[in-house]
Amino acid sequence: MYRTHDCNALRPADIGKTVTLCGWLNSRRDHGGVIFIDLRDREGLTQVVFRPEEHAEAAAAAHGLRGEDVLQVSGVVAARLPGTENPKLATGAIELVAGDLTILNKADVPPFPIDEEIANEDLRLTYRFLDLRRPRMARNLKLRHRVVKTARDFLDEAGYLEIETPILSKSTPEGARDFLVPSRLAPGLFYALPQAPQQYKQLLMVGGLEKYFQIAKCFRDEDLRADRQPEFSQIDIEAAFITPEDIFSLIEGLFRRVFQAARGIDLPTPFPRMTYDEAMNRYGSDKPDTRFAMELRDLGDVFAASDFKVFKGALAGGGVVKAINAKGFAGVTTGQIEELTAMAKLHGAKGLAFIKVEKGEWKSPIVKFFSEQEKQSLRERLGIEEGDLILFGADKWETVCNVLGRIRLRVAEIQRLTAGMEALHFLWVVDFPLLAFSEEENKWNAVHHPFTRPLAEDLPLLERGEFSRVRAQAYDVVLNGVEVGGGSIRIHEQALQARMFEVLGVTREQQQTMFGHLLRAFSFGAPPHGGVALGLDRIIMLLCGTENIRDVIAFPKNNRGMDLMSQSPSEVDFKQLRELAIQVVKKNP
RNA sequence: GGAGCCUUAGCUCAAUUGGUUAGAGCGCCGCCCUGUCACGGCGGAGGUUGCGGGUUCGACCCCCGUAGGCUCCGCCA
Repeated sequence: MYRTHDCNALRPADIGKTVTLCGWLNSRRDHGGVIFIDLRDREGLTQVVFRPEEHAEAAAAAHGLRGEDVLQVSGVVAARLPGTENPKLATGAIELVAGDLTILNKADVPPFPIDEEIANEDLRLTYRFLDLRRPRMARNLKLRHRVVKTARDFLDEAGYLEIETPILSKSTPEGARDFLVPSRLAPGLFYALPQAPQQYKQLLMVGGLEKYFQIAKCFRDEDLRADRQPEFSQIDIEAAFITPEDIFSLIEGLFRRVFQAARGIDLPTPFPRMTYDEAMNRYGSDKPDTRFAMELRDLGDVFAASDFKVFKGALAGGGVVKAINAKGFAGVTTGQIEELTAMAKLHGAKGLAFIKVEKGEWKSPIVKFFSEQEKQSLRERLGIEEGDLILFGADKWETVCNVLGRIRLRVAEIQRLTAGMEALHFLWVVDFPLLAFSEEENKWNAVHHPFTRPLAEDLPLLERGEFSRVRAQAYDVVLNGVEVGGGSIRIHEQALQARMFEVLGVTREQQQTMFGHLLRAFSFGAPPHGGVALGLDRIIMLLCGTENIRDVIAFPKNNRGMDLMSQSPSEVDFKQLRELAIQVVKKNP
């Protein structure tokens, strides 16, 4: 047996016991005679004292110890001398008086300090095995374990079966770019890594398993972000004979249990609900951050007969005029206005009109076009007061909502409205549109995915071809402006699914080659079913209070999808390629 | 594919308007030190300022290019 306790276990009650600890040397304070070391394992720190007059051999050996050496120390637990207790340590009232010291392994000098935060993430990722020794990373991974374990227990108690689905699966045309895996046995053919276990979980429902879940690894070959990795995890859930209401309460219960276990937080349920239209109209986003107001206000009626051509023109063309009131932001700098204007233009607006309310005066390039009546209405509608900054959007509805929604978030960031805020604003966004028209491809695409069920009352709209008005039985769960999950009730009838593919421009032949198995399954008595997928990494990020997904994954990829520690991806031997019938075309240098 | 910021000792950062030998703290190495916990004291090593080119009497500093990192847009059903 290597040890009797961990390094966070010993307390005054253990004084007098003979114990053995193992761990890494966190720090050494060598006084020439007496020597102190802090021994670290994943649970914490314990001070070990070497006294030459009591155990000369161990003390002599302790002089040669260096940071990160791996040690085994035996001795007697003692109270610290009065006045030398360390209240910063959980074990600070006691120390281990070393009798025996075994050096299990010497360590080279680490390339960066283990006991403090460093900024160089490149280096941290290259030496990830050292980075993981840092208490913050250990804490994040422990919390991740707690979340996953709690979710498994909760879903098990609710009657859900954890079932694995294939990693080697089939490429599908919709959605993200696939990672491909060449087949050796069928040269020239490829598996795809799953973007999500979507079809498999629906087929499990056809298979009569009724309630399924999985902590599913998903793969998407798209560019990375601070909150996006090419491989990530979902808590994937699907059930037969289930309504959206059932799913909402299941997921609310799951979040309650997880937040209780991970952070001791008692979440209020049920979560508020908001339709997609309302979210867009009030917050300019389908994942609204409701921790602060600054809501979008519609001004169509105010400017219906305006002399200001930009607003009147937008309204006449079927568009909208909206504004947000950035309370207390009249002190905005010229540079910030330029930044916000550039942001507005980047997302399709022609410009960004504004009013600064300073010293009782409305400072603005456009206010001269407004009548007294219009100014009065504005004042009331937006609650305008001294020190406010009003920002306008006038264009198509989608453009105005999107632009003002992004500006709202940027202004909140500049004003630090949510800095240090502990609030947890969960909400469901419901009644998403089923379809969205892509100008680029000149076709209709599924907003959620092609298996999403239209709202029953909107089926006639689908038949009449009024695609933009068809709503889906789809829902997202949003926390503090972050989409942490989403799902839908699925189509379970062959005919309706075929009709959806038709609308999406998938030919009958394509339907058969790509989705034939699913359509066939639906013809053999598929039960009504639906589900949801929760973004595990993002949930852990919010629980850990980090903005960086790499902080909650043991071995993540960097910005360019590379693992700096193992140097992957890497070149492979030409024999491997030959077996796979693959020829690499190298870019000219 | 595009944009912004960044790159100086092992780490975190300085370096005056372009000026002569590029500094500090931590870490590291050596010596000393018997109650520290950011231990302390003395001494020491450590740099092609990412790389390449240019301007200049002179470049860490200015210009061009390039590589790498991070963040964002596009992309992510």
